[in-house]
Amino acid sequence: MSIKIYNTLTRQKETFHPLEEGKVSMYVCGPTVYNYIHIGNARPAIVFDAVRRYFEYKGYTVDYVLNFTDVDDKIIKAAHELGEEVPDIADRFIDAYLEDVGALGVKKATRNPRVMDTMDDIIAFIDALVKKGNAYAVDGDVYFKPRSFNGYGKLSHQSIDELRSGARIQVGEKKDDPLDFALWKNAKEGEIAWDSPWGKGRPGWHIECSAMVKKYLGDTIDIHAGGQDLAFPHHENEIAQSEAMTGKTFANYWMHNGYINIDNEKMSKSLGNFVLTRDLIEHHDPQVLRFFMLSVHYRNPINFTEELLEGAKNSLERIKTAYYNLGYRKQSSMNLTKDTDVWLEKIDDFKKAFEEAMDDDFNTANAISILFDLTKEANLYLQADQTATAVIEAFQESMLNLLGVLGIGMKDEEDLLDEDIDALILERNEARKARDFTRADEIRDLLKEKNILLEDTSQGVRWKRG
RNA sequence: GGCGGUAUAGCCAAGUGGUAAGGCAGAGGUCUGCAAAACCUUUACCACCGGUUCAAAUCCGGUUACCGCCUCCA
Repeated sequence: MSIKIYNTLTRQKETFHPLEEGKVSMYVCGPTVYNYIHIGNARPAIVFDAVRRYFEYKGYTVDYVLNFTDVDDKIIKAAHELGEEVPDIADRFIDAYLEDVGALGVKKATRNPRVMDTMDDIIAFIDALVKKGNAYAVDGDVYFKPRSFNGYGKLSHQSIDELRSGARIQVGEKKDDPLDFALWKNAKEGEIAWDSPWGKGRPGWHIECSAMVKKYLGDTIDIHAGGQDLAFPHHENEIAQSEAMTGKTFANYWMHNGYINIDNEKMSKSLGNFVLTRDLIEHHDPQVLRFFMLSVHYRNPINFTEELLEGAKNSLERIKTAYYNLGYRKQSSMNLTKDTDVWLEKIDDFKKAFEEAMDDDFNTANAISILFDLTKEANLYLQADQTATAVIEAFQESMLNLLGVLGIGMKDEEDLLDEDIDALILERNEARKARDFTRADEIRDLLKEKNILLEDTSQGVRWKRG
C-alpha cells in the first residue's frame, strides 16, 4: 500500500511518490529560539516526528532537516532586554528545545542547521536573486519582488492582487511594492550583524529556509512541513525565492498541522495564553501529551484542557495495562499449537489495519483506534485458561511496534522487587490461603503506600507500580 | 473584502454515497474473599433548510454559529 498525503499545494490527498526510491527528504520549519516552547510548538514536532517514524517503519530512509532560527528580531529584542548576547540566548533555548522535544519522544533530526552557520549560503542565495532580477537592494536592505515570480500565491491559493490589499509598508522600509519582503536587513546601531555585499546586516526571515533546503537537501525536496500559519506568508515566500532561483519545483508535498487552542482560543506567544511544554511535563507524563496530540488528526484543531489530558492518560493506561498483563501472563504460557495460527493471523490483520490508517494521510486517530481494538483482542485472549507463548509474544511485539510508530515506548519487562517486598507478597499469599483477609489487605495497603499495586489473578499475584 | 477550516453521543474523536469506528466518563451485570484488571450490556433525529440519488453525516446549493490566515506566530 502506498502512502497518501494531503498536499496544501493542490488541496487534495495525493499518493506519495518520492524523488528517489526508498528515500524521503523532509524539511520542517523549526522554532525561533528566544523562549521555551509552548505546547503549540510541540505539536508539529510530535506530528511530523510520527510522519517520519511511519516512513521509516515502511522502510524509507528519511533525511529530516529541522532548522533553528537563531538570528531574528525577537531574539535581538530578548537579548537587549536580558542584557545578553544573541548567540548565548540562542544556544540556551536550542538546548531547551532539544530537551523538551526529546522528552516527548521526538527523534533527533538528521540535521539541525542554524542561521548563523549558514550565513555564506544565505548571502550567496540573495546575491543570485539580485543578479537574476528578482530582488533589489536599497540602502543596505534587499527586497524580493513577488511580482517577478509568476507562481506567487499558489500555495495559499490567492491571487497576487488580493494579497496586495493586506500588505503594507512599515515605517523605515523602502519597498517598491507593499508585497515585497526583506531578504536582507540593514543592521541598526549595536545590532548583531554580518558583512555582506549590501553592508552589515542580517537575513530576513524567509530566506534561511530556502538556503538551508538547497544546501542540505537540494533544489527539490519531497516534503516541506510546518504549522498552518506558516503557509502564508512564510512558505509562499520560500517557494518564490527558491523557484525563482532554481527554476525547479521547491517541494512536492506541503504539509501543515492545525493549531492548539486553549478554551477554544488560539494559543500563541503574542497572545500570552500559552502553556509551556516544560511546565506541563513537569506534572504530566510527556508520553500522555504525545498520545493526546496524536489522538486528533494532525490537520484538525485541538482544544487543550487538563481534563482532556486526563482522559488521554486513562486511555493510554488501558493499552499499557494490557501490555503489562500480557507480560505477566507470559510466565504461565506454554508451547500451545491449538488456534495459535488463527490468533497470529488476527494480530497481523490489526497490523494491516493500522497501516491502512497511517497510509491515509497519517490518520493517527484511526491508527490509535486500531490499537484499542488490538488491546481488546489481547484482553480477550488473556481470559483463556491456557495461552500460547507465541501468541502472547506476538501481541506484545505488535503493540510495541505500532506504538513505536507513534513514538510511544513501553518500559521493558518489570524490574525486580526488593527482597522485603517479595517477602511481603509471599506472606500475603499465605494469609490469603489461610483466609486471613485482614492481614492480606493490610499488606496490600502497605505496598500501595510504596506505590506497588497488587492484583490477584487466577494465575497468581500480579503487581505493578502505580 | 479575499482565502480557508470546523460543526458527529455527557466529553474527546474517526468516518467523505449503502441507515454511525474507537476512547474517556456514567449506569447495570459477570468474575473476585474484597479490591484491581478484564469481559458483557447500555446512551446519536450526524448544526439548520433545500436539492441530486434507489441510497447522503458523506455530493451540490443556501443559512447559522464558531475559528484561522491575509501583520510576528507552530
